[in-house]
Amino acid sequence: MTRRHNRTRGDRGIPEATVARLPVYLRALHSLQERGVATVSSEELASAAGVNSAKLRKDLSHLGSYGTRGVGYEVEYLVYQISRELGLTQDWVVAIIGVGNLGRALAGYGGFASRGFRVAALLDADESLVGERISGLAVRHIDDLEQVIDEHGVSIAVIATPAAAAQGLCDRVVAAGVTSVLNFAPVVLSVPEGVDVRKVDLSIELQILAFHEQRKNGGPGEGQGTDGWEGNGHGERARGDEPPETTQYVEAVDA
Amino acid sequence: MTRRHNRTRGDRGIPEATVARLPVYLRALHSLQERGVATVSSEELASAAGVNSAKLRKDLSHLGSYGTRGVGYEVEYLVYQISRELGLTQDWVVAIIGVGNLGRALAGYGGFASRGFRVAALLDADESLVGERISGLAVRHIDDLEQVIDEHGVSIAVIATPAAAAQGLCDRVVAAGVTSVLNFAPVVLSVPEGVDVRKVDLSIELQILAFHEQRKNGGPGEGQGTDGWEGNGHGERARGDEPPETTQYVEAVDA
DNA sequence: GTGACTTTGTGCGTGTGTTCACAAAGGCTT
DNA sequence: AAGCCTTTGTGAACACACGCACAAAGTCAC
Repeated sequence: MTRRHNRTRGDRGIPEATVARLPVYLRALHSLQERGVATVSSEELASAAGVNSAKLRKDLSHLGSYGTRGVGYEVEYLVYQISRELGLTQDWVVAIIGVGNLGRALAGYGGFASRGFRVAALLDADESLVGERISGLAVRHIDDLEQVIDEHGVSIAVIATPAAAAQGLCDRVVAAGVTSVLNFAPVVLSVPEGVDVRKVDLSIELQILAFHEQRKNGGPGEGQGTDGWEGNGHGERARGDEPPETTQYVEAVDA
Repeated sequence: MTRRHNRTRGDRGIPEATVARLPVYLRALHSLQERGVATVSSEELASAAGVNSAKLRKDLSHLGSYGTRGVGYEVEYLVYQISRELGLTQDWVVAIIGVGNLGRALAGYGGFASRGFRVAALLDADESLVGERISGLAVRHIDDLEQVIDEHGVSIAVIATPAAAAQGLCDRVVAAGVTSVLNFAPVVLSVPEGVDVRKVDLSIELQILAFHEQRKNGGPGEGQGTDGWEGNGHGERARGDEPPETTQYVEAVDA
């Protein structure tokens, strides 16, 4: 209905799934480059990137025909082509909003600067943090958000605040003209059409691991007999049973 | 070929894509629960989780038939069922390896404790950090890794070290019996069959954003004329051109 | 108890992604 | 220059995921 994003298949023919893998290839290529390797076969590169070689070839074929049959791909050349396709040949100005533990970690993360991402500003709502220098950058107050975005020409905002503050700040950065947001807060951000949001959620990944871990051990429900939930109204349900009456099963902090 | 994981469709019928969304639903449900909501329709919950309502219903139907037609889903009951399916009704013991900026952020992250994940140990190779208390936990030396895993019955290892150290440490935790690894280091970890690895890469997400951002502005290549790479050997290529001679286009730090 | 209304659960068509397998293409050797 | 060998690029089959649209199932009002 209203506001479907529906941008599978990127923008111009490159499938979304491929785009998501290009950075992985790029990293593998950098690593090869450091070791002085000049040429790789799809088989080698695929293995370094942890994917199937046919998939790798098809992915690369979306960028153009950059390999040499019988030989492979020239590392340096491919690095450039992927970088260019991803937009890493130009600089992107990033602002990090929220300078808690995570914000600090991000500010100091080498992987940003090395890929054409320039962290130009750190912002926080806590007055006592304003002015503090972190990774060589003075923290600005969140009240200056719009001004800072404008000043530095920020094009990507990284939200590393508590969940409760995230949507409001997101609205503000979008209103200020930012069209790409990387969200670390555990909430679903809603944004207008044309704005991209990507989400990184630390605890979701753990939960997925827990699911598989549970399956490795024994089925769900963890064992003996019916597990809790003394059937207060729910007659016959499909699978599994239910927890003890009034308990709060998980504490629910994130909001 | 050898060692294909190929576990689409989880373990027992629940599609991987569904598993990945369950934590999102769970979060939305917790938020509703806090607001005292007792019942939700698929439409409401879907909107809170940022997905299509048909998809939500299909996802939930994989767990069993937990809704009431004409009414919706009972929040508390659904919270329990999803928690149980994900394995959050039992406690998972987590060790965080690497206590740099990121490791600290993770150690203090509320989203873990609140979901049945108990951070039982922090480890680092830096002698000067050993003994320091972070979020109420004393840092142990990485030499004690195996002992710590055994002591606490660690079942999930979080790797938050530099890339160079990651594979070696991964091998060690796997040898010590851990079968689930959450990797923040920018490398592809290789593990034996039966071990699950999930990867969180901060810079990959940014690169994907950059790709889309570039598309919004103007095509790739950033503009006027042919962009660099003075055709040193590459005659006629498919798309786009190439960068200036001997330059290192991106600095390549992560290894 | 009956009927109108709401909302679930799902069958089905469509599109996306993955993998196999092979022809086309290039290099290298003789 | 001819033929062999390697590796790419892709056609085609398959598997998975998504979302529409609707029948089945239940509630609520009267």
